[in-house]
Amino acid sequence: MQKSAKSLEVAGKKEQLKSFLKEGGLKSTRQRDIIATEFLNNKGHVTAEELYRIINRKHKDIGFTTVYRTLKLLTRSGLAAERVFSDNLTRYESFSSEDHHDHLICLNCGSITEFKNEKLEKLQEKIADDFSFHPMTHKMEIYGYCMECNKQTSKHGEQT
Amino acid sequence: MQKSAKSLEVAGKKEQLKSFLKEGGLKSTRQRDIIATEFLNNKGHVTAEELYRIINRKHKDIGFTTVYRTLKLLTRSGLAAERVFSDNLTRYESFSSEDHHDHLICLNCGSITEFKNEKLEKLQEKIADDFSFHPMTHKMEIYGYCMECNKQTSKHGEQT
DNA sequence: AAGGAAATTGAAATTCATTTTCAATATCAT
DNA sequence: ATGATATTGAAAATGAATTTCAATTTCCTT
Repeated sequence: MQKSAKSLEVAGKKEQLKSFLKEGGLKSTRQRDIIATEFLNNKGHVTAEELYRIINRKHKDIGFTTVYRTLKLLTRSGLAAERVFSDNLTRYESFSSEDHHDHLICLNCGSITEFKNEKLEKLQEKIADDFSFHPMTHKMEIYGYCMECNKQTSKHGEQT
Repeated sequence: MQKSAKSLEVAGKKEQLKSFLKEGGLKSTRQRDIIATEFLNNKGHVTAEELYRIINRKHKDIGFTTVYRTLKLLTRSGLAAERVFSDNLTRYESFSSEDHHDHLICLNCGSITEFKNEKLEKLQEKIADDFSFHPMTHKMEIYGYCMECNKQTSKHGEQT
C-alpha cells in the first residue's frame, strides 16, 4: 500500500513532536509514539478518557495517565488544541498551528463539526473595535441539531 | 429615597422568583430572598463562591450550599444564566429571558463585557444553513485585552 | 555495548469545583 | 396551632483533572 497524503501528514506531525521532545530534553518513548499515532489518525474531538479507551483495546499496558500527559504534551508542542464545550469535558483536537476555526455542536448526538468563516473573523475585529478591545482570539460555538438528527426527529424547539 | 428604575426592576424579578417558587410548590425563605436580592443587585458574572463570600460578610448564617442551590433555582426560573468561560468556573449572570448576548473577556484583568450584535445573529443562521444544521443558540467569546489593560501594558502579542 | 543520570510510566492519591446526603429546622396551607 | 413538606448547612460524595512516587526506560557518555 502506498502512503496516502494523510499518512504523510501524520508522519510529518510525528517528526514535529520528536523535534519538540528533543529540544526540551524530553524522551521519545513507545507509549508516546503509540498515543500520538492513534490521536493523529483519529480526526475527531476526543477526551483523554475516550482516547485512553481506544488505545487500551490494543495496548493494555498503556495507562490513562500517560494518555492524559501525552495529550498535554501534544498541546504544548502545537499539534493538539484543548477545547471545552458545554458538557465541560476537555477535548483534544488535532491542530495545525494557523487554522483557526469554530464549531457546530449537535445537542442530540454530540457530533462536532468544524467550520471556518472569514466574515466571522472580520466581525470579531469590528465588534472588538466598538469596545476598544484588542482581540487575540475567539470562540464561536453554534449549538443545535445536525442534519442527521433533524431527519430522525422533527420535534425540536417545541416547548412543553 | 425614591425607588430607582433599577430597584423597580429588581423588585419585579423577585416577584417572578416568588411566582416560580409558588408554582413549583417551593417555599420562599429568608435565605432565598437575601441571596436573590444580592445577586440581582450585583450586575456582574459571579461564581457561586464569589456570591457566597459577598453574602457571608453580612450574613454569617447563610451557607455556601444554599447560595449554590439558589443560583440553580434562579437559573431554572429564568432569572439567571450559567456561563462557563475559559477558566472553567461556572458563573451566573442576571438574565432577562430574551436577551441573547455574547462576551468580550479580558485575558489580563478577567473583566467580562457583554455585547449584542445583530449581524452575528444573522451570520449564525447563514453558517448553520451551509451545513444543514438547525441552530438553537450560540456562544461567542472574544478573548483579548480590554481598553484599560491595553493602556497599562503595551506588550501583547509579542512572541518570545 | 555498559553505566548511569535523568526522564517516563502507571497506579494510586490528591485536588478542587460541583453536587448530594441527611438530620435539624423553617415554611405555609389548613 | 398543627403537620406535611420543603429548606438549610455541614459534611460527605462525586468526578474530571492533576500530581506523587517508586519502578522502569531512555539515551547520552564512555
